[in-house]
Amino acid sequence: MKRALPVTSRDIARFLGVSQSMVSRAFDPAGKVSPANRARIMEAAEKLGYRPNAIARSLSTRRSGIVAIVMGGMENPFYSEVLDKLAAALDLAGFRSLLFRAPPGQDVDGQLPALRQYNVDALIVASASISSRIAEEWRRDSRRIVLFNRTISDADVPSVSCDNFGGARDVANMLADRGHRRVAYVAGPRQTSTNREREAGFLAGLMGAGSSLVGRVDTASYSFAEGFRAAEAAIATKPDAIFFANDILALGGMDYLRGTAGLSIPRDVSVVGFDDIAMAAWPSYLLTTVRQPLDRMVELTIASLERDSATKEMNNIPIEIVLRNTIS
Amino acid sequence: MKRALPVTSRDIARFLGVSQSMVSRAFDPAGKVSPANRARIMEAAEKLGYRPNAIARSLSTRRSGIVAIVMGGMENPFYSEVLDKLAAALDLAGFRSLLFRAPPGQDVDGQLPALRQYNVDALIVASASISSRIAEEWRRDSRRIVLFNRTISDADVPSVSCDNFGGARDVANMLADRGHRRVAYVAGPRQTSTNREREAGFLAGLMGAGSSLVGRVDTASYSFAEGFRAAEAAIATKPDAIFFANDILALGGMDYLRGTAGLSIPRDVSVVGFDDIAMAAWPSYLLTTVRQPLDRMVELTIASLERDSATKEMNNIPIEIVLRNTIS
DNA sequence: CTGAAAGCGCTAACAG
DNA sequence: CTGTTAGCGCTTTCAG
Repeated sequence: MKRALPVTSRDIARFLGVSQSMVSRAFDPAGKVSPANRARIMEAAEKLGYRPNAIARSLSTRRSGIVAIVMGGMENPFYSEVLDKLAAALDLAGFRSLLFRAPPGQDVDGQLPALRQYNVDALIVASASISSRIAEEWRRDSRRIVLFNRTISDADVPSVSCDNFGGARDVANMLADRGHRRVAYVAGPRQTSTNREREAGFLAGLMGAGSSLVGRVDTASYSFAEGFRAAEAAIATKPDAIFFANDILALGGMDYLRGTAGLSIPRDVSVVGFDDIAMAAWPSYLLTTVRQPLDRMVELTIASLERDSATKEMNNIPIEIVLRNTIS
Repeated sequence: MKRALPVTSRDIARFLGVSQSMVSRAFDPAGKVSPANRARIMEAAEKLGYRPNAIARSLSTRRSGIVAIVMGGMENPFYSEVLDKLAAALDLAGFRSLLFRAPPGQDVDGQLPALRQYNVDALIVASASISSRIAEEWRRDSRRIVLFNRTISDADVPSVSCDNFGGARDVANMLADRGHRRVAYVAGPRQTSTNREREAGFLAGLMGAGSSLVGRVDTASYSFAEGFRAAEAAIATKPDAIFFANDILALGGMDYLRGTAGLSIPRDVSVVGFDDIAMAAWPSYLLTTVRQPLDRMVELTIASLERDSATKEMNNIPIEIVLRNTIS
């Protein structure tokens, strides 16, 4: 089996009797080439099946057109959606996406050197943490980076995230408005910034509304199974409402409460989640939750990569509560 | 902001007073370098923060260490799982994964030229079709390719897929054994090979068992909403069991049947799915389904990329029926 | 075992 | 506008 050598810019230059660099320019939209020549070149390229080699280009320009997405916790459906939408948007913006799985609950510092080898143009870190030192270093390298739904306190790293604090506080207020006085919180993994912010916001809201937190239970991961497990501990505190740090936990919790505990939602207890993943709207759940404006977040993420924009207003994107059937 | 120029092999060569090519060899496990020198080189590399540039290497070796995953229909949770596991396995095997989203229900032929530009070592096509002409051409280029859960009839392209036909046939038999005589089938999108095979197997099983297909309804995509919609048409044919082409359709169907139609499963009607996605095991559904041995399939896929192995026995990986609560 | 030299395919000054 | 000339950083003969 002979390996067909790929056709190069030199091949088509020779074919046309022009210089190789002219061929190169012809493929640069801003390149100085006479229209006539450009046309001939394009035609020849088409005929001979020539495509500029991205690797070679990358070697000389030090840019690759590749964006790395670092992401952990893909067992959380929210992040499947994120990945799908990010990839779609990057595609539209003319980038390729290189996918890196982050070790769950660990930082991605160890992965970064590997990324550098690929001249990756930008880095999107979603659902994974990164040390501020590394993030800054990456930036200083004048490569783009944006944290998706994560924030770093002590560094000036662009990040896109919604108003987790405000959303959770709104939940507390809504619960209070509807007469819930005894509420429990099922927390996400401690090290995640989403959990910290949501918990803080929820507590703040409770405080302001004069409600009390009767129970708080920790989980090891944002997963259905953990939500299921946590619900048992949470219900033991006799709450009239349980706020779960995210939807997948809430869904697992609902199945414990209704199935195993034989409770009725929202008659016996109300439940609220966070994210508004697809399953939250399934008729079996109809979970009341806080919607993250994913499309907008993705849009901002891409925008932030394209121009190295002001970072501050990208955080605290307003969220909205979606009222469905799990709250009385 | 000064851009820290990356340290190159030449830098470390100069630093040590050896030749650049020796440094290069030192990083080739099979390279001829005295142990002493290799040690010095590694140490210096460590100290100066040197990492071989993958792009440059790729330019000269024509291999990149990158595997492209082409995949459509990520709204089907099954494929989120597939992606997650494939990425994990590739990572372990020392590959990076470049993610391409395929236009839903369309072939990926148009994308391939773009992939070539990146010297991608191999291509995994999952949940997307590819013309046999293109697939063969890619192979002739001596790049690896494997179709995941898709088969191509007229070409000799390696593919890994489970026994969709046999699995569906088993479902038909099981249904018959349990006394179901009137069964309906909710099909997946027509152009998918998974649907064709499952439907054919199911029909074959029905035929053999002397049951009859009382209804058949088409869907436009493997999605919850389509399953929900299709269930209405399916139940109108008064079946005592409905077989859905995959789990996400079945889940949507269950919600229509129980919620909207007020039926009890499996008392009024049995339902069976295919894939065994995570949600099928959720207490709210406990769907009886056909499990695809995902881990094994992923394993075979990676193996097929590594050695250009025999292709034939990779198809028809045996499946297994998971009995849960949706069948009487 | 080690070094010199020739590329891989493309971009980017720099002259004409 | 066009051609010439250097590289980008690494791998790979080919001599020593």
